[in-house]
Amino acid sequence: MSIPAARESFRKFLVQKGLRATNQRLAIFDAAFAQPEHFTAEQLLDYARAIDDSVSRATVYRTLPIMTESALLREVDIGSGEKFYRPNREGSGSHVAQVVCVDCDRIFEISAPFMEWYGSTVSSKLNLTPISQRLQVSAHCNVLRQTGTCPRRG
Amino acid sequence: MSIPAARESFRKFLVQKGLRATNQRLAIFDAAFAQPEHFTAEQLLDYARAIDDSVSRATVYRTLPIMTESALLREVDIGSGEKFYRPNREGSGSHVAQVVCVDCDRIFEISAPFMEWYGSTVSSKLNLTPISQRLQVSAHCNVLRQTGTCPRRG
DNA sequence: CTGCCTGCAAACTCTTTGCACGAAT
DNA sequence: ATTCGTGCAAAGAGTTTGCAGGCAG
Repeated sequence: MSIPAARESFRKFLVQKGLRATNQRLAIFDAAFAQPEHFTAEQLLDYARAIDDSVSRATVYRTLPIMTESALLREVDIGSGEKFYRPNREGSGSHVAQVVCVDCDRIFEISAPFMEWYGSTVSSKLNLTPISQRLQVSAHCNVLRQTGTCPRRG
Repeated sequence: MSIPAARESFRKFLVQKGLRATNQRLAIFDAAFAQPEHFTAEQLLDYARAIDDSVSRATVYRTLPIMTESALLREVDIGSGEKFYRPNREGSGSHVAQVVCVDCDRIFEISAPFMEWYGSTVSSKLNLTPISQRLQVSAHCNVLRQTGTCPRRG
């Protein structure tokens, strides 16, 4: 999905929810969709302020759940105190695992199709209906161990 | 593993690491292993104080990572602000998924053996060596939806 | 004895919230 | 005009840390 198209989706989502398409919300959206990698709320604040310097931290935190609910943004919690986010340019993204390299702190994503099947196992064993699934892998960098330097670290 | 045996394992772990087996650490350990369910750091503080009222919050927070490292305790992060812990009475516990019911806030655990196999996929695709894997499922209670009451909620 | 461990309380990080002003519809 | 959204700053939750004194080895 192109950025202007995604932006239009977001605007429609806001209207449909009875919310207003303010400059700040759109600036935050644009900032989020300009990111190639995962980012934190604080980073998003910086990026958004570069577009519209009236954006405040509070509005970023108030807009993040809206974007997440619209499914245009995905929340990635790696259990590190702060949450990460990334634009969801493809489809649902619900069958993706996060792989966190503890050496370079980078977050990779890799498909994990069996997670879909796993949901039915949960349903039948516990009588629960799955809403979302998160598979998260912590890992060491092989290159770092072999050569002493992580290629992704400075 | 019986509680006294687990306690002895913990004591040995401390000695081996050059750490001291203080009354507080052992009280915290005993409190943790007396729990049938997941618990938070704050709850553990209460439980430990019932055993030894000199235990402080700081020591609980300082002891939790030690117990986690010893693999006698497992950390369960469901992305809710606070972390949960549970005694690891069985084996490694690395191939277990957490299922969190958003209706009753209960945490279930269910085996997910394919996670072991998944590690090798990660290795080959990203050149990373997996350290740990966590699969977490959020779910709704079917009984609540059908009958209007969650059997596990008051 | 020696130095790790402890309790206390303050600090810290990330996130949320109350309030009065401002802007979208 | 109305009403929702905003920035600011303070509050909040959970966790970490500096320090002076205490206890295990």
